[in-house]
Amino acid sequence: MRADMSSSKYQRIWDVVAEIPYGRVASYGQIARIAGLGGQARQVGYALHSTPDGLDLPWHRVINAQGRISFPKGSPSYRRQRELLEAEGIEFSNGRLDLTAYRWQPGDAELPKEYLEAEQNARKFSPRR
DNA sequence: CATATGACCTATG
DNA sequence: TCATAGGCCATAT
Repeated sequence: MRADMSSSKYQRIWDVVAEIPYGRVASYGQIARIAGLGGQARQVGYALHSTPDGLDLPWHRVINAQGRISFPKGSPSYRRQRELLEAEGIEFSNGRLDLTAYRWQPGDAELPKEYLEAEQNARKFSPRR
């Protein structure tokens, strides 16, 4: 929807984030891999930070690989993100949520099979470009 | 151009 | 569980 921002390098990242469904979460590294930026999890954080106004992304559904919110605990951003997630039925326990329970997996049909396996093994970066 | 920093990740001890 | 180290790369100074 929103044309003309296809010029941004972060377009693919935004596209992926936009697909995370209600009540589900994804990690930065996961987003990076799906967007074809294996190993560049940091860029996902940057992409979200520089999200243009008007682009209504479910940014709160992106958390780190430890199942924790990546903002400093107690910061306004931390609280906002946690509220949004809890409002979607996601429960926290000791500042952490259960990734095995809430992690989003893109539709099996549209995903290369090696992705799911990679998620299981998930111990190596995808080849870049 | 050289460093430092960051909404990160994995491996290892 | 925590700490350290190495990797990735766009931005800031």
